[in-house]
Amino acid sequence: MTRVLVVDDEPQIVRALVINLKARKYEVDAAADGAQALELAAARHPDVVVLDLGLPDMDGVEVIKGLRGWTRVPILVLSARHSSDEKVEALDAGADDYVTKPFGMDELLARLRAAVRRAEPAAGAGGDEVVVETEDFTVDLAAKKAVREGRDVRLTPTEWHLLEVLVRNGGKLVSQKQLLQEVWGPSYGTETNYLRVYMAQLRRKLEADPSHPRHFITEPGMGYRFER
Amino acid sequence: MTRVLVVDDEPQIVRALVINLKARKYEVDAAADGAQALELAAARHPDVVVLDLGLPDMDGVEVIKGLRGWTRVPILVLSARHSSDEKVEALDAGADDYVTKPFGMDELLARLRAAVRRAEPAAGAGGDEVVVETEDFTVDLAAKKAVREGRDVRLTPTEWHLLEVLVRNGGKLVSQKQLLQEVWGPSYGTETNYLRVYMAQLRRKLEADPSHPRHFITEPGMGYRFER
DNA sequence: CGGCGGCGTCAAGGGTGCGTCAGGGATGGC
DNA sequence: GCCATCCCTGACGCACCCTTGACGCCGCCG
Repeated sequence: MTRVLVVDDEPQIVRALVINLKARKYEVDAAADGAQALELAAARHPDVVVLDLGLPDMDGVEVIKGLRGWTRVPILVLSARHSSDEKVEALDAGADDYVTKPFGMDELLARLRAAVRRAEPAAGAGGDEVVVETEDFTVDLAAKKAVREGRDVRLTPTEWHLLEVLVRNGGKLVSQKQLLQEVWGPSYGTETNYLRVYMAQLRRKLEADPSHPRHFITEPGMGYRFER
Repeated sequence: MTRVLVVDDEPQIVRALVINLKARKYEVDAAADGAQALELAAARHPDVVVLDLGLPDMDGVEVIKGLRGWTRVPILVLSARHSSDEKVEALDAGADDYVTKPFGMDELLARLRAAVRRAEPAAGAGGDEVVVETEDFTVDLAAKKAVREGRDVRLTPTEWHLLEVLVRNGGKLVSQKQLLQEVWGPSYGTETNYLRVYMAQLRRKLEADPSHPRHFITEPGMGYRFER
């Protein structure tokens, strides 16, 4: 689900945005001033920020610069100012789009979709290693592809999900409960037999010698660990 | 140097843009209609496109769709229409920004800088392959043409759109939801029966043996993948 | 030495997703 | 106004995936 951070000090505008966004299945956080905005952005890692420039505690452009110091998240600026200079300043500070109030909700939502859409590929490349290689096989998380001895390995959705969690936590121990909850959902946690079955599948499809696994390692009583 | 493609049928607007852009050390191509725009885009690979929606030969939205079939180049739309519907349509078709005439040159240039800036990292990837060949058929994304055994293959608009998304993500798995949203619109996501029908069409028209597809591969429960 | 818990393996069942086909409705061109 | 084309929809059969249970093995502890 796409997460939006709404920053505005006027409650009625925030309310209107929140209602419209939630109705369209966005997850929404809201901040009323710049400090809160920067804090929430750091804590929640939104996929897009809607930012009013007229904030009580600090200049909106400073908020943009604060965000741009560490993230490329799309920033959509709202402002009552029509002045060209303000727009140029905000855009050059790192904003992605600039909408003047009063704005049409349809247009705003369309601009929001556009901003999220073009940020999509960058999200996958966001510093993470997408391709993981071991001596025996290769996993491409972006393409959802596993290759062993030059041939593609077919994995079922559940197998993929499990493999993904393990690989993303590469080297670290992942507890059984955590695996169950991430793959099967939050209401699971004790069905360790699922793990046994699917770990066996993964080993059979990827390990060179499934009975003596080198990459999918069992930590008895605790969980599993992926080692390259 | 940044290369800009300007598309507008009004000579004085083109002239104003060209002068301003060249003064700021952009390299500029200009097109007066949609057909010429698509042609120049394919030939010159601009870093950003400035597109007037009111063209003499075709609807501006069609130009956007034509470009989006094979490239993610930023598209900045110019238009005299202030209607919200027009903006939404253009943005959802794949435009990155929408500026209404009359526009301030400073603002336009700032929006252009913003569009170019955020496209920068993706430019290095250079995934702009326009013609894709397989053992069994050839797809030319720019010319919107598919050839199999020396003959042109007729594809319906929806079939094309689906093929485009798959080919553009060549080798990568594309989830069912992503396919549905890109081809049928943002409000779709669960109608997997559409996909089944149209994937069957594509396979029937392009695969050598439609019942044993080699290029349009199903990943059960997850999505589809194009392999050359 | 015997019991016990955790793990790996295997096989079978029920359910779900996928491919296929055909028909109705909408749309656009002549 | 007619006709062709394209999109959507439903039904059906099949293959595959998830789940579940049983069984044997190993290490640990009493």
